Amino acid sequence: MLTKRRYDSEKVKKEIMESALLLFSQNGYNQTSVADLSKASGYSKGHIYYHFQNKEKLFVLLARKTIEEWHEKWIRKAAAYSSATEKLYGMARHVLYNYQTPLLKSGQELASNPDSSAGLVKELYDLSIVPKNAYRAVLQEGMDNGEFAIENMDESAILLEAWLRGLCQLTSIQELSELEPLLNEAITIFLRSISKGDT
Amino acid sequence: MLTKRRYDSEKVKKEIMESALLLFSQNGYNQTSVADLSKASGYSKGHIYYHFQNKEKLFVLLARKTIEEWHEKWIRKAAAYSSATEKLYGMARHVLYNYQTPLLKSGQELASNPDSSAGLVKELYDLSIVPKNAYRAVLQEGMDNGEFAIENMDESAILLEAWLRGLCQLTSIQELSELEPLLNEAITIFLRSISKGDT
DNA sequence: ATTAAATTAGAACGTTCGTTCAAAAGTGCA
DNA sequence: TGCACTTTTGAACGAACGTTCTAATTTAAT
Repeated sequence: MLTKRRYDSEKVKKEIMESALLLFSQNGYNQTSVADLSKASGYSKGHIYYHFQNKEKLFVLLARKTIEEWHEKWIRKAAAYSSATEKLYGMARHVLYNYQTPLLKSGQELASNPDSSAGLVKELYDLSIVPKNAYRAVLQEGMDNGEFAIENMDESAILLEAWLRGLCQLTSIQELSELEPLLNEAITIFLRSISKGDT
Repeated sequence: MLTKRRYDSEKVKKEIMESALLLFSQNGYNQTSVADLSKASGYSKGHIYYHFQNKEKLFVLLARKTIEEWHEKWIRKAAAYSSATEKLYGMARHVLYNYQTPLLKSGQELASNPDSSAGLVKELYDLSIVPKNAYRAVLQEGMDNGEFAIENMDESAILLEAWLRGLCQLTSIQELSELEPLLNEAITIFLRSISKGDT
């Protein structure tokens, strides 16, 4: 039994967050005004400030939530794969369909603003670490397994991350699913460079 | 003998363009105000509008100029390499040091603005085509040479472009030169997938 | 020296933005 | 019903933005 709520404030808050996530993802941080957030959610501008300290805090909240959910979902999903090799393919798909690349690109936009506080920049930077660590964990597992032979773990993780990110940012692609074969091909090529038995 | 110029308007125009290029590259389109351009160039806001129609036109002018110079420079440089394989390594370096990734990321920012005119979007899109075509030309040359065996040319060009772009956008890197070994490694891995004799 | 054109500056305009505020409306309990 | 509290609104603010305008200054030719 939930504690009885007199108002459905939490529900409203979630509604605002959902429509805000959509707008930020589609149009970026700077190109999404609080008035836009108001119109899209159906609540007044003032009301948005009742629930959130300001636009920046709302964005960071959404970004963190997105990354955390992405990561948790991945942890759950990863258990189903029986090899590190399979995990890499699965990770690529997971990035494609869950990572919200456009939202996090907006984060870079914010972080690169000279007026942004150091704390904000740090917070956004921490978020960008999450996927790299996830890649590295899979690579490490493959090393421990004996599936992979990786000389420079850092380098490999970065190469992998950059490739997937670059692919997810392609402007010429309309449907995410069009990207899937490209991601698969990238993983296949990348795997060839770290598979045991390679020089 | 040049035609005698009564005013050095052209020189001033170039000064403004140079400092504008710097600012747009560092801070992005939206986060660079005309006031900033004025301050950095040392000329008044009004004067900027004497030389350029508006902020958007100035930006597009700079973006086109940047890409065109990048391409011309590459064409000249490419002649010096004797194989398509070497050309790929050279191209990676050329992208790294001449492509002005941050500036063209700003272009995406502009293009994704819902208020941007169709003409503007088209113009910016055309710019994004340039590097892909350059990659493809090298891949094609390698095919004609017999150096490469590529099944899907489009796919390969996209994979290559995405990887290089992703690497050039890494936020964790301070000095461009730190990226060079990563780019080289990426090319090496990529080459292995298209070298003749591979499956 | 006068004049017309080119160049430059800086104030001003109309918008839009993020944010604040005072008040209204809704809600559940006494 | 009355009351204290939460929720919601919408007007208003000051700052910043891109742009325009007027006027001052400089230049080169008469």
